[in-house]
Amino acid sequence: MLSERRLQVLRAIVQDYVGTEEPVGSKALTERHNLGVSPATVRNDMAALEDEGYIAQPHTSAGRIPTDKGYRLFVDKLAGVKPMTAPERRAIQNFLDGAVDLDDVVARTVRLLAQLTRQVAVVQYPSLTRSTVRHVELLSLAPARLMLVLITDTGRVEQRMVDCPAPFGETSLADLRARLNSRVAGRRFTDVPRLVEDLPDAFEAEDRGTVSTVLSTLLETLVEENEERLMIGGTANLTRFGHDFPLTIRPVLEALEEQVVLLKLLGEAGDSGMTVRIGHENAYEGLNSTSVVSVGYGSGGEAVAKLGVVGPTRMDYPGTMGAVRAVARYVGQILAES
Amino acid sequence: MLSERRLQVLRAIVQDYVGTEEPVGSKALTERHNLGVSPATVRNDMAALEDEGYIAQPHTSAGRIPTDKGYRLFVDKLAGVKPMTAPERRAIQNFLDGAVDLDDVVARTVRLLAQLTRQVAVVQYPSLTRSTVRHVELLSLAPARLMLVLITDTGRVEQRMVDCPAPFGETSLADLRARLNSRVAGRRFTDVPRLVEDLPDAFEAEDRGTVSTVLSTLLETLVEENEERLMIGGTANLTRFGHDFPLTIRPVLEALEEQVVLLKLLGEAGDSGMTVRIGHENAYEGLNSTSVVSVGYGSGGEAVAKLGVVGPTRMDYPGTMGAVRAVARYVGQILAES
DNA sequence: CGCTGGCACTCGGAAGTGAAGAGTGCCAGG
DNA sequence: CCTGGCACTCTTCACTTCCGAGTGCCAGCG
Repeated sequence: MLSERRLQVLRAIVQDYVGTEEPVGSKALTERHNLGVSPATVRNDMAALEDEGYIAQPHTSAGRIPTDKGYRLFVDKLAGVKPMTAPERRAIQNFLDGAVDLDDVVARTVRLLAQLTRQVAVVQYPSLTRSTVRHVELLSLAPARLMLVLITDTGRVEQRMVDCPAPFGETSLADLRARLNSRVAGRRFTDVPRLVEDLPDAFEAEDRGTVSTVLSTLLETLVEENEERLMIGGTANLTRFGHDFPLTIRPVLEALEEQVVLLKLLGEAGDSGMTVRIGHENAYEGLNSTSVVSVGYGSGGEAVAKLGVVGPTRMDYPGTMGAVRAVARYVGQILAES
Repeated sequence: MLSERRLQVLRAIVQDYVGTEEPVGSKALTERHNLGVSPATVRNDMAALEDEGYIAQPHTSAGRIPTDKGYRLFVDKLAGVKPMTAPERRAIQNFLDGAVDLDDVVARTVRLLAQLTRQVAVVQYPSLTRSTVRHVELLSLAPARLMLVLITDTGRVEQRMVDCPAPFGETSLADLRARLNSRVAGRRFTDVPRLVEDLPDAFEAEDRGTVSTVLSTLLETLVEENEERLMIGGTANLTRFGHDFPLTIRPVLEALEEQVVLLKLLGEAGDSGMTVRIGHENAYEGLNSTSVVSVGYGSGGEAVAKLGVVGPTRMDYPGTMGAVRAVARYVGQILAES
């Protein structure tokens, strides 16, 4: 177990390194933080911290920089979450309040997060899995062609074309529309398959084919849309990454373009509370020198999606976590209102 | 006027520089292209080209690199558009054919363009301005709350909430829905305002407020959505930009995040045919060292939106133009089918 | 036993040097 | 008008040197 002072030294190293981006030496440490001991003592502590794997030196005769393990300890034990100031909170709320629709909410959230944290922001669209159906609409576009529109409680709208095996009359259409809505409106997406199972039985033989087609399209939509969408922003912040650009930045940009990777990344994060994945804790190799701070957000008590930021492992964790948490909270409120 | 050979020299310089990314000297030129003259002669030609502003040298005793003006001449006079090979065309078609909805079409197009050109791809969603209305749907969510859904011929769907000033009965709703559709279905968005102008007159006094509200929401949607959306991809290709990263890449990433900038960029490009904007020809300062190749695409003969790529001025223009043109063509086809 | 000051040592980075090589401009001759 | 030759310019790279930050260790002190 590390002594209290050694933890303080580690904290100081992380803070200084995050601030200066340069390896920090024993002398500088004692000057900038009043630890009450001499550089020599700090050196001993540093040696111990290095033995334990919390810090490392890039080369002999350079200062120390925190390792992933060091950041982990810092995040878990040494640092809290820095709350947003009142003006900041007001600004967040104002900014988000102006949103006109779901796309806009997400877009604004991304911008906001990127600006607040000065890092890359990732916001997942509210998932359909945990959403409920607000309304299903069927429109007749041509005698044997329908459009299926699905509206969720989070304001998301999905549409699909349906080619019917046989012409489908307006009466049947109205009937189907009514029955469908009475069964699924207000229900969770996951319950829908069960709820519509026997629906074709209520129709005349000639219409059953079409009804089945419509239903299977509906179910497909649910499944497909579980491959959820997300929006990213603030990539320009990557340029502040480090000095050794091309090599670091490239895999990150590639990862950000692979929605699958990002979704997996967010998916792996814990369902409740904030998750911080540091460096090699990220499964995806390209993100081995980045940290991901993510948290679920939702309209009610329950999280419907996640958002977060991706930045260098050398990031201001307390500040970033504070911003992420605050934004998630306000987005949740906005969604609840709309 | 430049002699035929000098033009050839310019062409050779552009080609070599694009290939090697290094200033090209007189000797290398004569070796790699059989110009039939000696290096000394080429040097004279180069001096002339430099006087005219088509090429420049980074420092004395370095080779020459094309200037924006040089690229312009190259694009206008010296290079054609390199057509895609048959296998490439098949690949494009196959890739796009798998798309399930409009979002998917756009997403695939972006990926494809980025991959083909190895540059940053930008694809604008089909604009509402030139589209026609396929259907307008009204759903009653609560006694005094409606949802307005607008479906375009390009498959795009927009929805808006409408808070009614007074409760609105199902009969009136059906009436409004029918009247609205009979007037605007199949019509261009720009014609809609005129077509619905006198619609409230057809309703009872008590419903007129609601009808007006619905109509103004509809018109708002048309206007708002003219601030069109777009999707970008292939930003990882920016890392191949040059050696002097941070400074070059940063403003580009920033520009790409500013949809307004991009839309303006695409908007300024000519309406028909392919447009190439080279370096400083781009109004936006951050893109002064990039070229933008863009072209309109559309389901019919008419362009409904644009797509293109953003890359370093030192790009393979014939190849890029070929890819952009081919992709635009096939996307148009896909849209026409759906 | 832990802290401290001192000291020798290491090593990376900056600065300076010199040689090599690419490329140029110009000129005289074909 | 083209060509070969030549002197000149500058960048690049490898090499060396030097400086200083930072370390580890040790002996002494409270």
